[in-house]
Order: sequence, then structure tokens, then C-alpha cells
Amino acid sequence: MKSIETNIAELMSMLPMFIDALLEDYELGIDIKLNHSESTTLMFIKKHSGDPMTEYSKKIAISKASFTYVADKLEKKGLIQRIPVNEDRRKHALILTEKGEMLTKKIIAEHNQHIANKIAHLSQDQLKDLKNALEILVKTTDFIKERTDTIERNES
Amino acid sequence: MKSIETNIAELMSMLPMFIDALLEDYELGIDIKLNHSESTTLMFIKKHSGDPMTEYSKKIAISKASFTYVADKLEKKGLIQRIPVNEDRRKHALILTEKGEMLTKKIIAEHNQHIANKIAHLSQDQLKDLKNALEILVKTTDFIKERTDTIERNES
DNA sequence: TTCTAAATGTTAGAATTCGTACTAATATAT
DNA sequence: ATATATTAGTACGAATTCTAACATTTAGAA
Repeated sequence: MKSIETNIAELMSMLPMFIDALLEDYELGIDIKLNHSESTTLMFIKKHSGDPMTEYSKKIAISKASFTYVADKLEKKGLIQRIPVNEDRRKHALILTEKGEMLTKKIIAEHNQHIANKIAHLSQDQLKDLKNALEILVKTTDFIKERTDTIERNES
Repeated sequence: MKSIETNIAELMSMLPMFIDALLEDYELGIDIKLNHSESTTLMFIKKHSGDPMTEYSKKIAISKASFTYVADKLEKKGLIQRIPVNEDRRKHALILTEKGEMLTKKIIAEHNQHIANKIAHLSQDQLKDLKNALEILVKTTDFIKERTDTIERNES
């Protein structure tokens, strides 16, 4: 009999396949070429604008160094702007340009539609279960991160 | 009021952060250098040995072209072997070598321990909820994949 | 203060992944 | 039976991500 922790560890390994299944065949019908990191970044900025760059790099789960590359590309395409933060001159907040705003609206609509199509044949009960499951993961993420932060503070 | 499908689409974007939170600081205490794709592949082969390469590439969610690179590295390190499949000579089954078996045991133990540490402060109820949530995602993955396969067959 | 440690973002080069095209083998249709 | 389409895996160049090292700025301690 495996422990529940072991069960969870094993189930974790299936998550990339879940994400892949839901994003399969996802292609943006827009004129500007954007990869997944770029479009996801735009969506995060639209949802919560003006955060420093490291914040977004954590959300799309790439290193801050890699995120510099993503931000450069989005800036060159005229979709975002780096804004120096007065209170902390190390930080650079990101905001959408006018062009970025308009494009991101389309991206979000297409993204939501794509996912909706993928789960269109699920029953209402299955949809509710799926939504609840994802909410559990979000809560768990917060819980783990809070704890991690606390530990790090105590160590210093 | 957003539709449940839209809620799900938005929640989806948090999954990479969830995975990241649970794998943070994960380092293998073994003498051979392995990246995440390599160690995950070994664990999948140990769990279900002898599948053709494409099967594993789907599980770790990289393209089959990229998986060739991963398999090459594991083979050069003496951890796996490509075995030609008689019934279908296009396919190459993967199996662990003796060395690969031994190493993968350690990897699995360390992986499970790492996850266990990350969720150690969750209550029993939280653990149950998390396990159930992950199981829902696995079921949903299967459901979506079945449906997709059916659609593809009908289109041809 | 003043020294030290930590955080933010960038750079450079290596490692990994991707997209496309290709060969070989199999499945399907006519 | 033959032609056509699909599948498994690989090769190669481009794109993306990573790690390590760095400058700058801020936070904390002595």
C-alpha cells in the first residue's frame, strides 16, 4: 500500500500530458507570430499589469534570464513596454502598449475558445469536477509557496 | 458572470506554476548528470517498459524529434537500450539497462521524497483533496484524448 | 554609518526543444 | 495488387531555455 504522498508524486508526472492534451493544435489566428511564452506573458500582463519582470517569469515558469529574452521580443514587436519603478530602481514593470492591448484581447478570446472546444464534450458534472480540481491546485500552490517563503525567512 | 469553460481556461494557466512550486530546488543526488527530461523518461520506462519511443515522448510532452535527442543521451550514458520491434520494424522499444534500473530506483525514491517534503505540511484533508484533484485531471486527460482520437478517425 | 547579503535584471555560451523535411515501414483505399 | 496516406523515428538548422557570472540597487546587520 503506497502512501498518499507517493500517490501524489506519481500523479504529478501526468500533468504535462494534461496540459498538452488541452493545448494540442492550438494556433493563434493573428498576424503577428507569437510563441507560447509570449502569448501567455501577454495574457498575464493583461490580467495583472505593472508587475516587475520576475513576477511574470515565475508565472510562466521560466528562469528570469529566459524571461529577458521573451520580454525583449515582445518589446521589439511593440506589444509591451518596460517601465522603471521609482520606489525600487532595480525593478522594471511591464505594461501593454495600445497595440498589445488590442492583440491580447484577441489572444484571450481565442485561448478561451480553444479550451472550451477541447472540453465541450464533458458533462456538466465533469466540468464542475475539473474546475474544482484546478482550484485545489491553485490553493495548494499558494499554500506551498507561503510555507516556502516562511522557511526561507527563518533560515536567514 | 463567466462561463465555467472560461473559468477552466483561466485556471489552466496556473498549472505550470503549480508544477514549478512542487519541483523547486529538486536536485538529484546521483553521480550521473541528468536533466528533467532524462530523469522523467527513466521513471516512465521503469513504470512501463518496452513502449515505442513516441509513447514516451507524449508522456513527457516533447516532440518526437526532441525525444530522439533525449534517448540518444540516455543510451550514450548506458542507461537505456533501443530494441527493434519485430511486429513493426519502424518501432524501437525502450528498456532500462542493468545500470539504468539501479539508477532509476534511486531517482524514483528521491523524487517521491522531494514531493513528500513539499507537501509535508498539508493536512490529511488537503492531501486527499490534492490526490483527488490530480486523479480528476488524469481522467480528464484520458477522456479528451479518446475523444480526439475518435474525431481523427472519423475525419480520415 | 559601513559592511555584507540578497534581489532584479542582463549577458554570454551551452543545452534543450522545436519545426520541417526526410527515409523506411505499415495501413488503407481503390 | 497497386497506389496513396499514415506512422515511427531521425537529421538539421533555428528558436527557446538554461546556468553561471555580472552590475546595480536595496535590505539588513554590525
